[in-house]
Amino acid sequence: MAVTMKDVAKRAGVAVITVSRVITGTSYVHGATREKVHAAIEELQYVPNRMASSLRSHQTNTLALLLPTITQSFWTTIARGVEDEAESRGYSVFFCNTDDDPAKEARYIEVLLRYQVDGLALVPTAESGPQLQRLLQRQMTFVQLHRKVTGIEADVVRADSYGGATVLTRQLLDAGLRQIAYVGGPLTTFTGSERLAGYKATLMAADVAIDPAFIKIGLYSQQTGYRLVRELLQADRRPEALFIANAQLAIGALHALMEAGLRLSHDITVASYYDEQAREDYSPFLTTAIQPTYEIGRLGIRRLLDRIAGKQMTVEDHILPNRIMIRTDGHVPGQSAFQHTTAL
Amino acid sequence: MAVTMKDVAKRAGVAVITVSRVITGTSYVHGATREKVHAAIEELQYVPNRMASSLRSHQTNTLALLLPTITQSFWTTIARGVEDEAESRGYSVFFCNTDDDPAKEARYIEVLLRYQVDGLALVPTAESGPQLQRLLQRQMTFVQLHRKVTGIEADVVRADSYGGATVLTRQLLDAGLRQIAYVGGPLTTFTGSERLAGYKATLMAADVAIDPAFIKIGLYSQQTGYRLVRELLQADRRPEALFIANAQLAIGALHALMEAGLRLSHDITVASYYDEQAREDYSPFLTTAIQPTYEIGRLGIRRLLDRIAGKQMTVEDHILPNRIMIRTDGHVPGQSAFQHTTAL
DNA sequence: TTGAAAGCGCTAACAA
DNA sequence: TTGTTAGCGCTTTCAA
Repeated sequence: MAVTMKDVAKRAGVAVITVSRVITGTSYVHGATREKVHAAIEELQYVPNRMASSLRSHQTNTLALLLPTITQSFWTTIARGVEDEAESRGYSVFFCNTDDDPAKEARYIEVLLRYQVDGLALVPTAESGPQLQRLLQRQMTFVQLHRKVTGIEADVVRADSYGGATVLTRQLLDAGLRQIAYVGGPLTTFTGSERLAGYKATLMAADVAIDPAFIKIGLYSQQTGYRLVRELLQADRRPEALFIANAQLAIGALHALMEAGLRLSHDITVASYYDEQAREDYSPFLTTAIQPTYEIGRLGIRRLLDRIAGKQMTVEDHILPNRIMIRTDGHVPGQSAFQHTTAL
Repeated sequence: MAVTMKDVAKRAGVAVITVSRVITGTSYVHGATREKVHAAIEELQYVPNRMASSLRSHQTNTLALLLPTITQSFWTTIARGVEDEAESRGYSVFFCNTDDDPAKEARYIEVLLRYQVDGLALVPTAESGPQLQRLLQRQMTFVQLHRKVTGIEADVVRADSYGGATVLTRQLLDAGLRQIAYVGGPLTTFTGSERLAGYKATLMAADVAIDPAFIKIGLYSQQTGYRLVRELLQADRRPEALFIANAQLAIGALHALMEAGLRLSHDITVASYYDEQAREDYSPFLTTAIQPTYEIGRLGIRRLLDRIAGKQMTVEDHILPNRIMIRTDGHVPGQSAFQHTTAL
């Protein structure tokens, strides 16, 4: 069997509890005693058993993150923020892909409860209400990231979708453009409805009529972006600008524009939501909004751990601003934007 | 305090061990008794405590995956394969970002040992030898993914870098091209050296001279790809084709080519390693090699869990073939490749 | 500053 | 088919 605290205690000539105190630092131990214990640990290559300590102390130093999928950089950057913050505070994290499937989410939550995780961060689906209620009943500490389920009394950390849409739309207006089409996600999604609302409100505030033919909605995917932009280009009246409300849609849109031989910022101007990676990537748009995904993860876990640590705080809905990148190279198409973007 | 097995047992009017047997299914329990226990579990909303059962049974049903970073789709797709396979077999996974830093890797391994994980899958760094030796000493089951540390007696699952480079280079030769430049990663990396070797061997086999000026090496990054391809284009003799050995390099290379106004498959032909996501993305290259990242994760965990389950097997170095995509649209540049690629 | 005793919630081993 | 007993490895509680 593996080396236990008892073995260390015997070797160091002290009681088991003394070894425990040296390891956890919960109470003072005489310098010389501490030395002896450390020496014994080293000699025996002792590794403390967290199952045992957790069972006794009711604390696992473990968190879980449930998100739609770990294969898209958007979610993954949130995950990275979560991990970095958790690690810096001595917590380990279980990552779980829900695929936006409430049943899968429920199964994971059951498993995670068994593992006695100290807290949970999750990107809920539209049907997560009952699960979250269950967590509240069990007094499990948790935080919602990126999306919120209405009526759930728990922290939310997310980006300002409405505000981001406002800024992007205004940039196009300021560039003198009026025929601005919208390409965005389903209105059943939080971001889909908020971004469309921001787009509409900005146009209205500028006394620009909203043309239903210029509003294209579809699932968040490259294929959809490709299809919707083709539809816009094949219509009788072509827009002179596009507001694309999602990075996946934007990639598909780019293909459609390239295929049509249109030069960006020349034949057509695009403002778009884009990915965190756009920072190191080439962003071909006039204006780009990047969501603070990493910060969503970090701040979410910071609040979660503060709560776990017993800090008193009110339930809050944190809305973080987007990072807005504006091209300053005078709209010259075909030129690298590596050095030509600036933050707003 | 939380509901325990004892509470369930009392409510159901049976012994604690009977409840345990119902939950774990380790031995037969009479139908009626089982019913009573299930009813009690339901009434009390009982959730078993894994800390307790793991402490007693010496099994946590937990694995860990250590990889360089979770923010790049290459690693992330491995992670997804790992998760799917683990989940399907009732295991949960800790994901850890090592940032290719051996010290960070060592810290994580220490933590994971404390958590009594049943097994470990990792992408080792070049300096992971001592850590892996330590794992072997402790008899911790583990598997190396994507990279291998020589002299470590443990399973490896990886892609065929040499073979992939061979196929891509041969495609360019078959297209009648001879001036083929190589853009790849450091020779200190496993993939860097193997892919260059594959490129060289293929040229030699075709009696094409290897021109040192056509071999460009740098770190795996978009910036490097951009810089190296610019260097190639600005030289006196321009290559007529490029073999790009990594997806990051390829993205940077594309920017350099666009900036120079070169049309792919027309002014210059490119064969490249690319990402898993290229399947749903647009791949602009004549030939694209995609590593079986998801399968690396799945197979790795399959072997790991088989070992944990006590299955006898020899230590193996699994080398999986790459997926090769070839454009069949007659090299027409500017046209969408959505429907124009085929698998080899 | 150190220790003894008890027990966290569960399952292995043995028994009936 | 069900139960009793012991104990996994640690920390809490109380005591010195």
